[in-house]
Amino acid sequence: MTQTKSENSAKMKDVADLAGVSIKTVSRVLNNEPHVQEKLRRKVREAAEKLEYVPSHSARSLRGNRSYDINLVCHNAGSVYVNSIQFGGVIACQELGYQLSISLMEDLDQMAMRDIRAAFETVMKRRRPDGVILLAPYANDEKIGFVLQEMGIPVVRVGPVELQNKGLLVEIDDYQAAIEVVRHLADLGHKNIGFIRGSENQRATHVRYSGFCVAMEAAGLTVEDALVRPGAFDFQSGYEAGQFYLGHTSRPSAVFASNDDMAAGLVAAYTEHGLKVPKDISVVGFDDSSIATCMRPYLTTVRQPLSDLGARAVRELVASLSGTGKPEARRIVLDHEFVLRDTTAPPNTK
Amino acid sequence: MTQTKSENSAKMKDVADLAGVSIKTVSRVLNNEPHVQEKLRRKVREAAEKLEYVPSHSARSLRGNRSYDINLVCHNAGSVYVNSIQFGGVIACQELGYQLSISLMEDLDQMAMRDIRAAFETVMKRRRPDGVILLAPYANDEKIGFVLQEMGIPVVRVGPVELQNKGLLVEIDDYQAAIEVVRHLADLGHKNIGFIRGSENQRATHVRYSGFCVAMEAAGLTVEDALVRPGAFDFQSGYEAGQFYLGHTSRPSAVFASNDDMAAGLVAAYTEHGLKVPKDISVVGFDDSSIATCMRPYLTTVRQPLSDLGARAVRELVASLSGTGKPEARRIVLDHEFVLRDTTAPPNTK
DNA sequence: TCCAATATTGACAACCTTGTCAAAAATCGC
DNA sequence: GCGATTTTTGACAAGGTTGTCAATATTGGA
Repeated sequence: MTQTKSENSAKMKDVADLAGVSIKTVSRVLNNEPHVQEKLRRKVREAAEKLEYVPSHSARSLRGNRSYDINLVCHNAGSVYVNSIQFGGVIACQELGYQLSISLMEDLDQMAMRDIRAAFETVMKRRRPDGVILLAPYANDEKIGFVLQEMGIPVVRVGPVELQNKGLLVEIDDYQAAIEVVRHLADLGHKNIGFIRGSENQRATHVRYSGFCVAMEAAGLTVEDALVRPGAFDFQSGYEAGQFYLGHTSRPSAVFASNDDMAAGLVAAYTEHGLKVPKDISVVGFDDSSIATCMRPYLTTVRQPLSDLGARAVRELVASLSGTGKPEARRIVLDHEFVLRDTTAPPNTK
Repeated sequence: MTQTKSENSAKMKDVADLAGVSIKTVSRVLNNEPHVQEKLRRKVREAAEKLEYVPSHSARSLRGNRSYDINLVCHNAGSVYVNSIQFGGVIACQELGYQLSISLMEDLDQMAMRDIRAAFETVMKRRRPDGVILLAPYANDEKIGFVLQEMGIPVVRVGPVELQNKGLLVEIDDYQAAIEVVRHLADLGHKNIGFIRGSENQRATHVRYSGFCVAMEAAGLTVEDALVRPGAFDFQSGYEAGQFYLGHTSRPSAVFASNDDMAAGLVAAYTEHGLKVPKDISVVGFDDSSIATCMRPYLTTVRQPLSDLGARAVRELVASLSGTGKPEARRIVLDHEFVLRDTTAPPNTK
């Protein structure tokens, strides 16, 4: 009755024998293929259930030439941004019977075409993923897209991308979000608004900046180039931007940092200098990552549904796999949310 | 000369043909098996190189009954702790030709044996990993260990564990580290030292606490029960502990928070209350996670080499796989480091 | 120099699934 | 009711690798 060894899991053959059919029929039932009598279907299902049959992953992928793997390609695994997206991706994969693996690729965007190809071939060939998720800064890289296309691996990109109509894309409307941020600050009465850029190789930096500029103009304000500071999406660069503002003759009354870490760095610099946020400066971040509520005062920011982006990316990718083969171009935009907390206030009119 | 299609990657057969040997010989060379002439070895290697041969993962695992997968089982993917370990794990896997996958298991420690078994069977059977990395709070769970052992899946645990001599274990010496922290505070002249516990289901909480108690006694100090606060390894619980201390009649002059997030929360509570760290209170954290240098003042803490722990766990696990089959019990202790920064100072003697 | 022992090599099966194609059964039209 | 069509089913091969075992080449000893 019971199994003799917990080691030996049932094969298709065993299910077939128990159900009194051929293994091919079992295969058909388990893959929901047509052309099987309802009666046999039930029988097979019962047998499979009884034997706790689980298909062999390796046999399947060997024969079917699919790996049931989705590969997440990113530069800096370990960052909150990447991890949140990954989190959603893992969940979605788990649901769909896929597995999410992670490839760390170093400075791919600096490399020549042939080296990129080599890098991918090494990592991808071993266990060729059925699809790849490209995160910033690689999502926007043409060469990488080309190599992957050449290798015939379907791709979904996450985050803003220049290359429009280039397959699947999942993102939020960074442009619109930036506009909302500026509008909020302008509504509070701020005129002198600074901006901290993110990494220059990430498209989000440019999109948010152009939203910033457009909204400034719409509000009848001018963008002071001196108040636009470089950054790298990390605490340190926000801190440095803060120090710059503190030493600058005409300080901004508000700053839009293009992510939360930089906003936190900026606040740290001001606080350390004995100034108060939002009394002495209003600050808005971007992402609503954990630091936004682990700092004081709580950070006003834009919530980006990172894990949803990851989950959606996986789902769209997997859905596209069973499609006709032609990867249709699709752009999915998830909702962001302006989160008003405590780092913004009307300008200090002395 | 060049390949006709980038699609068709070379198989063992192709390498064998080019080298003028049988595929079995190719297999032997590529797996570093003995009994092949040096001359043929070279020939085969050259042929493989030329054809850019990469072994088929699925064929290998089908035949060899191995998946080349290491599964990381954790509760809360997304936490810095988990992500750092994972990061090291991914790197090590990449080097070794393995792949790291992640399983999110919810509240496994609350479940009955049979449900745990069911949970693992669902996730593990599909693509049975060659080994599993167990992180807190699951590393210390007997039931989980038993289920995995029953399934015949080798395990490596990361972090402090009660179950000694139960297979592979990679950790730092939490006990000793806690002692060093207390010694530092005692040396500064602190007498009234508080402690913030972490999650009660994590062994680290208890080990660090007992190190704390022992070192207190060794320094001739008494542990004031009222100053030992509960926590959950997150910012919020540290913040709450801070609020408690602030409202308490005899405030501690120093606090050892059992991780950085809680230390940061504590500092936030004090700062918000208009007090200064370390003037009004000395604080030490644990982990040296990113928040330690993203807060002001910089946090004195204990560096735990998380990504090294992850990498080492993978390496030991993989090494043990090719062993005799008997998983030997081994305990690997990596070095921690006391990191002196700016949140500790002699007590404020008014 | 020849036989025994050893080292090297290769043919073939096996791993478990799915695709192909043909056989068998059921259905339909007249 | 019978042949033609459609539906259902199964036998067999294939996918790329590694283990088994037999065949062959090499070495050593007498």
